[in-house]
Amino acid sequence: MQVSKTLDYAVRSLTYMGNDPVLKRSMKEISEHQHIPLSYLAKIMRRLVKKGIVRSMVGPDGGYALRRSPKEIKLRDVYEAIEGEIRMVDCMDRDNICVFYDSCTQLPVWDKVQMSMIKILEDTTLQDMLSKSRGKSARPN
Amino acid sequence: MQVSKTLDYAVRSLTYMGNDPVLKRSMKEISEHQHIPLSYLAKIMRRLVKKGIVRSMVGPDGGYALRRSPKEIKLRDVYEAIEGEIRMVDCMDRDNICVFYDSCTQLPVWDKVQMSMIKILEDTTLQDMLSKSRGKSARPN
DNA sequence: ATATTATGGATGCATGATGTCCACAATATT
DNA sequence: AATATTGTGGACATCATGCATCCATAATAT
Repeated sequence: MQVSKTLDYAVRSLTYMGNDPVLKRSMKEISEHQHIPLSYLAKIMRRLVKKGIVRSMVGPDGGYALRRSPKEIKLRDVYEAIEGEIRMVDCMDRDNICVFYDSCTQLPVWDKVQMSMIKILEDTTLQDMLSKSRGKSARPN
Repeated sequence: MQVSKTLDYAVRSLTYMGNDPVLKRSMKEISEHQHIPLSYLAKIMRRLVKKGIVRSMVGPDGGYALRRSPKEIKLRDVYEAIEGEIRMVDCMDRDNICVFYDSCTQLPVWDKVQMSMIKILEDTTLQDMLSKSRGKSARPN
């Protein structure tokens, strides 16, 4: 029940890019500024590209750039690009492995936790996580 | 970011006991009714005992019983007995390993998620998770 | 005395997160 | 065309942890 290092890397990379959305950033640059192992960062960027969060340019002076503006990138998108669908317990999605599914009494609770988490991640954008943005909880639109 | 099997085992064991709080239940009985590996269940019960959630009796006709009434056992207690303190990210508790701690912009978000989760687990009792209890989200006191 | 049950510790195993390496494709520059 | 740079894709290595088992021992009811 913890934020993975990988997700942290992803968010840090994106906020770094988001602070100057116009600029193109190479993996090397991101890696150095954010202290992320270069070869691992490659894997992470791949997922963000596939989900259409960033676009990539190959070749000299290549690199990455945000596909949308920071305020249009939801933290939920990033989360799901890295971790896959948000799912608190397995039995809520997969085909009913659990013998107790029908009578399970804790499911509603985890579902509640999950929905609450989704709502927060859905309401938080990259914009909210940029250095500039002051007022951490209050987001004046 | 998922509910561990172990926590699921713990909750299932407790709800099983909670359905008849008067009765004493042996590991064997719990294990069989809830499909939990006996030797693993032993480890789990140990943690619940240590946290004062259940008490144990050794010897023939021994077993476990709840220490408090179901409505006095918070899901948060159970969670913490199994998983330890609720912590979404490491840097929020340990002594500042992260280089970016001061300037970290995602911390507030995870903190928000964490608080929201804590609130739900704090407000949910074992009573809410018993078979009898109908009205999954509405808890009429 | 015996059978039953929990306790505590050591250990095994599998899975997944994290990280590395390398050959290759794309492309800007010369 | 040649070269250097950068991302891509896959295989592989490493390590931690969740899950599980086993066994010797302590407690205790009969």
